[in-house]
Amino acid sequence: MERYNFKEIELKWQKVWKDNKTFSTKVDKNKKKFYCLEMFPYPSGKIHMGHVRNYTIGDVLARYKTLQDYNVLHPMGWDSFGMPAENAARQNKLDPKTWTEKNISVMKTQLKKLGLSIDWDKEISTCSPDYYKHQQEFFLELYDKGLVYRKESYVNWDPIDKTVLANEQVIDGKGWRSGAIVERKKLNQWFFKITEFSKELLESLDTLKEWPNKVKVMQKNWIGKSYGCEIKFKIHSEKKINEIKCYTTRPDTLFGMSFLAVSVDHPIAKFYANDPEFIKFKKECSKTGTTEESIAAADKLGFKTDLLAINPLDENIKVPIYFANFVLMEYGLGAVFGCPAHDQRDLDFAKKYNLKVTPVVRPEKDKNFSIKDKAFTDPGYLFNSKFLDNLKVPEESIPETINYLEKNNIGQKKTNYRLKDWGISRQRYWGCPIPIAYDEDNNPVKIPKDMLPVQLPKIKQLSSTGNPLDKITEWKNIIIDGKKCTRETDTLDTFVDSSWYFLRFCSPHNNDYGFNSEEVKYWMPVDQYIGGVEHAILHLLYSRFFMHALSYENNSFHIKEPFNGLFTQGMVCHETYKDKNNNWVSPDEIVTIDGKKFLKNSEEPIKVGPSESMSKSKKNTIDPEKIIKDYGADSVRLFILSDSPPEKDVQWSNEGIKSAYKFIQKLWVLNQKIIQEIEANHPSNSNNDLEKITNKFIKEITHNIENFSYNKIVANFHEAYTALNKIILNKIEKEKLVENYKKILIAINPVIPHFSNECIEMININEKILWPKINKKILLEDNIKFIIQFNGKTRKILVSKKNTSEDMLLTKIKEDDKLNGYLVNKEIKKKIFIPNKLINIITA
RNA sequence: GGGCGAAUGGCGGAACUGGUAGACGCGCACGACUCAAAAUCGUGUUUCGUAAGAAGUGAGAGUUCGAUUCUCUCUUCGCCCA
Repeated sequence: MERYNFKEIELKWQKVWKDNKTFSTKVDKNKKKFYCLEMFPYPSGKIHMGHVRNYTIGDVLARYKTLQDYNVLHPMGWDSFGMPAENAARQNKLDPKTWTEKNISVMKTQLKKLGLSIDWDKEISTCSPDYYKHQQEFFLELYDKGLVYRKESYVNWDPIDKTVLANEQVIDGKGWRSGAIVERKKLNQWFFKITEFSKELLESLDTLKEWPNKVKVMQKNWIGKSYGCEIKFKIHSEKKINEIKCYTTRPDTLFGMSFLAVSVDHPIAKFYANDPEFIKFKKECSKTGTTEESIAAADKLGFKTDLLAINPLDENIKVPIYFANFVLMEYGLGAVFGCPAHDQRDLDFAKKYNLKVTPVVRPEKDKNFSIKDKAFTDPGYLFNSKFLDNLKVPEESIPETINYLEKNNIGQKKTNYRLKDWGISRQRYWGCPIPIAYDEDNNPVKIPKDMLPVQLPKIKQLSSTGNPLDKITEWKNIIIDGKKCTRETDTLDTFVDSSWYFLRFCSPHNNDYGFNSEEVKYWMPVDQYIGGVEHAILHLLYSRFFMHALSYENNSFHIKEPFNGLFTQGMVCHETYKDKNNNWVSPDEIVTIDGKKFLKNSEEPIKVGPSESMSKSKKNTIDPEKIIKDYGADSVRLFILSDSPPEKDVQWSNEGIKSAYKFIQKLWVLNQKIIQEIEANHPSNSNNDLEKITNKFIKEITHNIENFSYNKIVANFHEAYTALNKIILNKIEKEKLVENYKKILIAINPVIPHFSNECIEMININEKILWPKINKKILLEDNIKFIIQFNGKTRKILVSKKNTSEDMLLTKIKEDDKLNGYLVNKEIKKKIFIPNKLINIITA
C-alpha cells in the first residue's frame, strides 16, 4: 500500500486554503460569530514550540467552531516593537525595522506550514505606522479625558550606559550589559491613570465566568484592595510642620508605635535640603531599586530627624521621626508609623536603631507574652492599649479603633489599592512615538491629528548610550501652530501596543480610526483568548484598562471586558543535557545507544538533567520547522496536543512525535481499506455497530473540545481507530459506511486538517462540511453492565437487560456459583440498589 | 511569610454529578514476518502470589453501603505575591 505523503498533501491543502481564501471572514449578521484569538507573537526570529502549542490549541477550536457554522474570526499579527530588535540592531549594526521585517517574513512562512486556519488578510503589525497612528490617536483621546498625565518618577538608571533599564534588565542590582550598580533616577514620565478604574477592574473580575480562577486571583492580589485608615500625627518641633498623614491597615496597633518613617521625597524633606548628612543619606537611598521586591530585600536604613510625632491616642507619647529607604512617596502617603512588635520590617528597623518594642497584640490571654526576633502578626487580643484593651484582633480591634479616630477627628477610614498608575514612557527608539511636543516654556502640546502619525525617523545605526530619539535634532524640532516646539523623545511601553490589537483585528484596514464601531460591535468581545499564563497580570490587566478607558465618557463604546473566555496553556519542556564540563548540550548533538546518551562522534557520556521549559540558554529547544519537515504538520499538531492537558506543561519527546507520525500512517492504511470496502459495495445489513462507534466518537470529541481536554481527543482517535479496524471486516453496505466515515473524518478535522481534507475528498463529499449531529438513540444501550458488590467490594460485572429489577438481579447472583459463594451461610443486612448501575449487598 | 494549585504504574496521563482505579500513549517483554536487522503486525504489562486471592491513587484520620473524588491534619512539589 502506498504510504501517506504528507509533504505533497499538506502543501496541496495549504495552497487550496490560500487560493480559495477559505479562512477569510467578514461581518455577517445572519450568522453567530466566534472570535478566537491567540496571543500574537513577538517576531524574535523563528517560531518555537511554545508558539506551535499555542496556535494549535487555538486552531483546533477555530476549526471546530467553523464546522459548527459559526462565523469565525481567527486573525494573526505581530507584536513587533520592543527591545530585542534594538539589541539585535546594535549587535548586527542594522536598523530594527529591517531585522523585524525579516523575522516576520520567516515566521509567517513557518506558521503557514502548520496549516493554521488564519485569515491572513487581517494581518497587522504594531510597528507599522498604519497601526501606531491609531495608537497615537488613542493616546490623545485619553489625554483629553484626563486619563494621561505627566509626573516625575523613578527609573532604573545605568550610570555607565547612561540609559534607563527595564526591571528585567536589572540583575542582582546591576545593569545586565554594563554591570554597573543601578541607581534610582527621577525622570519626567507619562502615565495612564489606571488607578481611576481600580474599583471597576476589581469588581468586574467577577463577571468573567470563563476565566481561570487562578488568573482572577492574581489580578485581585495585584490590584490589592485594602481597608485601612489615614491618620493625622501632630508634630512636636520648632519647624513649621503641623502634621504628617500616614496610611495604615493596622490602626489598632497604634499604642505599639515607636517611630514614624517618611520618604526622602516627602514634603518635610525641604527642611533638610541643605543638611549635608541628609544629602548623603538621600544619595544612599537612590541605590535601592524601585521594585517592591528590591526594597523588601534591601538593608533598612534610616536618618533620624529632630522631629517628634505625637501619638494621637495619647499625647504624652512622643516618638522619633526618621527618613527611611523603605518608604516610597509613590505608595500611600509617603509616611508610615512603625510598630515593631507587629511588623517584621519595623522590627528589623527598630532593632537596628535601638527603638522601643511594645507588643499590643497577644495570642489568647497569654500573660507572659513578649516579642523576640519575630514580629507577631497573628490574630489575638489587644493589651497595653488602655481603652482599647481586650478587643479581638482583627475583627473588633480595627473597626473600633477607626471608629474612635473618626469620632475625634484624628483619622479617616479609607480604602486603598496597591495598584499604581501605569508608567508608559520608555527611553527607547523602537516603540510608538508619544504624540506630544513641548513649547518653549516646556508645556506639553498635543500633535494635531492631521500631523499623525508621528513616524519614527529612519536611522542607520543605534548609538550605544542614551535615548536615541533625543539625539536626532532634525526630527525633534517641529513647528505647531507657528510655534517652535520640541518633540517628546520617549516612546510608549510595548504593552500599550498589545492593549488594543484585538480591536484592530476587527477592522484592520480602517483608516480614520483604530477600528470601525459596527465591526467591533459584531466581533467583540473575544470569545476565546489563548496564551501563556505569564501574561496573567500585566497584559490582561492593561487590555482591560484600555477598554474601560475607551468607554469612559463615551456613549458609543460599551465594551468593558475584552476577553470573555481565557485559556492559559502550559509550557513545552524538554530534558536538559550537560557534558562532563557541565556545559549545556543540545539534543541534536547527542546519540542514544542502548538507552544511554553520548556526545555524537565521541564516547563521552551525557548527564541527563530534569525536563525544563525550552530555552536557548539551556540548549533544550527543538526547532519546529525541522520537525514539520520530517514528520509533517498534522503529526506535530497531533503530538503537541496528545501528551498532557493543554493547561499543564507538556514534555517534548522524540518517541512521542514518532508515535504521532506512525499513527497517521496507520490511519492512512485504514483509509485505504475503507475506500476498498466502499468500492466493494456490500449488500445492506441491519447491524448498527458502526453507528454506535461513530456516535460515541463524535459525542466524546465534542465534549472534549468544548472542555479543552485535547489530550483526551487523541486518545479518542486511537480508540476509534481500533474499533473501525475491527468493524470494517463486517462487510458494511456502501451508504452506511460513507455516511459514518464522513462524520468521523469531520470530527478529526480540527486536529489533523490536511489528512482529514484529503480523505474527505477521496470519498467524494460534495455537500458543505459541517460538524456531525449526535444520534442519541443509537447510544442508548439495551444491555447494562451491573456492578455487583459485596460489602462494598466489586466482585463481578453482570451484563443484563436495561431496567432489570433488584429481585431479578438477586436471582441472577444466586445462579452464579462464584457470586452465590459470597451469600452462603450469611445474613443479608442491607442492600443498596441503584437502577441500571449497581447492587451492593452487605452481609453480617 | 501569605495566596492558589497539584501529588495516581517504569514514564506522560485517564476515571463526567462519590459506584469496575490505571482509558489512551510511551517504554519494556514475548511472539509473527525476515538469512538477519529495521519497519510492520499480534499478545502481555500496578504490586505481591504458580493460582485462588490480597494490597493499592503522597501520609494519617473522618463521613459513607462504597472515597482517586467530600471534610480535617500533615508532608513534598509547583506557580504567584512579598
